[in-house]
Amino acid sequence: MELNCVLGRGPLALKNLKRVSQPEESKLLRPHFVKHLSLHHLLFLSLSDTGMRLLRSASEQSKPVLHSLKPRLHPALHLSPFLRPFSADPGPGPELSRQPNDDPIVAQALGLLQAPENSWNAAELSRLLFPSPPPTPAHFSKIALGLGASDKALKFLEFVQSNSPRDDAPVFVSHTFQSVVKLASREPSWEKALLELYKMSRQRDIRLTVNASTLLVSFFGRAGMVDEAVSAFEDVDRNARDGELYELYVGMLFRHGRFEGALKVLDEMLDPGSRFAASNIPGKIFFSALLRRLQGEGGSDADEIVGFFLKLIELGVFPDSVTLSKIIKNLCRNGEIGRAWDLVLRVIQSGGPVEAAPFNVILVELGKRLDFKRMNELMIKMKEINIPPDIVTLGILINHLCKSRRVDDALEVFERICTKQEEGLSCKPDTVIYNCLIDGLCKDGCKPNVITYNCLIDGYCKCCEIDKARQLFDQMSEEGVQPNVVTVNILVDGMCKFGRVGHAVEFLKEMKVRGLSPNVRTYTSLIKAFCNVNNFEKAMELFGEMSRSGCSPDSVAYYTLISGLCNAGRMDDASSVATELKAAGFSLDVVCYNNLIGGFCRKNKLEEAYEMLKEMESSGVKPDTVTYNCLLSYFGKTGNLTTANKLMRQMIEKGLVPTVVSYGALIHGYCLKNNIPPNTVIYNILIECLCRNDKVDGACSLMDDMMEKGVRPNTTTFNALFKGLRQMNWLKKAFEMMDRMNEHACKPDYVTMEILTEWLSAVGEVGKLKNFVQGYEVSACTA
DNA sequence: GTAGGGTTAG
Repeated sequence: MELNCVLGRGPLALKNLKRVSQPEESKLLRPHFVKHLSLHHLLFLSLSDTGMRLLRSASEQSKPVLHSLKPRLHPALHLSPFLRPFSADPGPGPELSRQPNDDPIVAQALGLLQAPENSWNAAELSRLLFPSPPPTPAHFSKIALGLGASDKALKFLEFVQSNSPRDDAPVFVSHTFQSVVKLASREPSWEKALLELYKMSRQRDIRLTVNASTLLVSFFGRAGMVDEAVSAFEDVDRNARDGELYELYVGMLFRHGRFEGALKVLDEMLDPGSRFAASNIPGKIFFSALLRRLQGEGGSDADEIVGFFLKLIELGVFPDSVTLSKIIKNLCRNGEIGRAWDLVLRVIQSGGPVEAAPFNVILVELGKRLDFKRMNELMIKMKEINIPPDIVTLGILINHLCKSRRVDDALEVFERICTKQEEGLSCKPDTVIYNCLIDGLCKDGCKPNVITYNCLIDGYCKCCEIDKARQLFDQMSEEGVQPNVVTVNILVDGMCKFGRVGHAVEFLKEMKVRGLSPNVRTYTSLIKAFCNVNNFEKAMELFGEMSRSGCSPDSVAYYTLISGLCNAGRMDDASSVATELKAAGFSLDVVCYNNLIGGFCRKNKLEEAYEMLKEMESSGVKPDTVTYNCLLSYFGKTGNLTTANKLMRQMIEKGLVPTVVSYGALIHGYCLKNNIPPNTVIYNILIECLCRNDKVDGACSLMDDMMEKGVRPNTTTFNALFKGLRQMNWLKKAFEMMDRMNEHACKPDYVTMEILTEWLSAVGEVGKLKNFVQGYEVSACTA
């Protein structure tokens, strides 16, 4: 389950967290929950004491999980000891300090080899290195590498070559040599050293390992010793060559313009006998090398590159959409639109996969050249060859229509996207499209005013793009549109909700200097934010400041403070603010009363809760379901079933409909009274009944509830839910439940399959069903 | 005429 279910999202998270009791904390600490912490949660958690306590103990309990979160954590948490990197004592080389050698043979050998080279204990070394059965070749490369310097490793190589029994010698020598090369490549005069080592390997008939060859190809390539690189590549048996070697080698050949050589490698890789022939590896290697060359690495000669490209296509090796787009973009950048267009056509003609992306690149280029005629032709062509436009294609179209003052046509395209969306088809208008349209409409003669900007800024805030909102704020001033207090409020509130209370306060200060004074709404946003971070001193202070600065609090301002205090359990403060509220001539509404009653109940102050209830009724505010639920929860939790039942009857008599929460409270009570922990069967009964009465929403939240309480759902639970969801046709929720079922390794039975098969095939979602079933095959294997 | 703040119960 997601942490969201427990904590709520964003600002709500902290509010809920404040209520978390000690035993519940431990539940939250399970790595599972920590894994789901979003940046948002982390920010909010790190703002309060409870949050920091949670995070700190989480970091002690679930090291690996938090390790992966490291870059996102609050700075204070970086001090946590286990987050420190491996000790950085200066070892023999980076390889070793990263990967301490705990292999006894390697350690002992290195111990023996520490003696000066002329006094190595040859007998003991031989006993260690050449027993029967012998150590692995990898031991030899590790030992040589552990020596830290190429000259030392070379002496060791000589030792191995002259002492190793005849049969094993070549392999051991090769692996030792590989490490000598590696060490030499890190030393200052590597060019000369590697060349000499390579010559030596040929003289002494040392066969190159793939790793040695890869290193040599890479470094010779870097030093411009192309012929040596070619020969180091060819020294390795073709069946032993791996993807990495090919990739480096091909890249090197292209960089040095060796197209002939590259073609030879291509033939080799595509040979039916090669293990790469049927894979996408040759395509990946060659296209990315071509692309790098096209991007100017080693100078670019489009003819030869395009020629090679066409050759690949002829052979049935195709680039993926992203690579093709990049290639097209590069050709366009060099003014070769015609060539780019031909290339796309050739891929299509040869049966390669082509999506909208490469077309979009060409469309953008044509647009830059104002070549609308060819843009049109291209779009017609796309339709002809059945390539559906994606959101980007439509964005380009709308943008150009707007720019050519054809805003009405642009709006028509927009309409079409929206209605297609309703028909359940692919794409939905995105920010870019809205931006283009807004821009078009603005330039169409109606200038944006402060309200237009406010709407946009608010929009950005509401989707958490505070930085964009701030940019727009700066932009409006530049365009000569003066922000007003509403603009300030939108931004202050946006920053607060994003957890940047400090920024909000700072921003407000700046605005005061500019002559924009805060009003009740500004203060209310800030008060709420401070309540959310448990800073009630500041919240109260702001409340006072507001009155003193001549802007008197309204009822919402009072409600905000009261709700914050209630959630924090500060009921005395909450009560006195409520008294002030009444003194100021306002009255409490039902939500506010519920806040207070709930707060008193959580603090076990039943008398005060009843006082509130009495006051509420006498002032003509009718208790609602939530009011009753607050009380029911209290009696449920304290096991007072008689009163709970009485209350339940009363609420029904008053015409109120009990909810999942009400029943939950009663069940809580029954279980407590009889010492029965709630179990799967009880939940199943309830879930099934709720679904049968079309209260599927309630059933789903009961499911959340059981997960929260650590009661495992079983197949019956899911079956009941799927039945309910099918009745409502809530596909998305059903997919969610299918995932959950998978996660819980809860096996579907014939009932599950019957419901899902019938439903999902009716709505054309057989793919999801297939995935669902596959999930079980996989988990069955791993289990 | 169009924009901004508090929503409670398990």
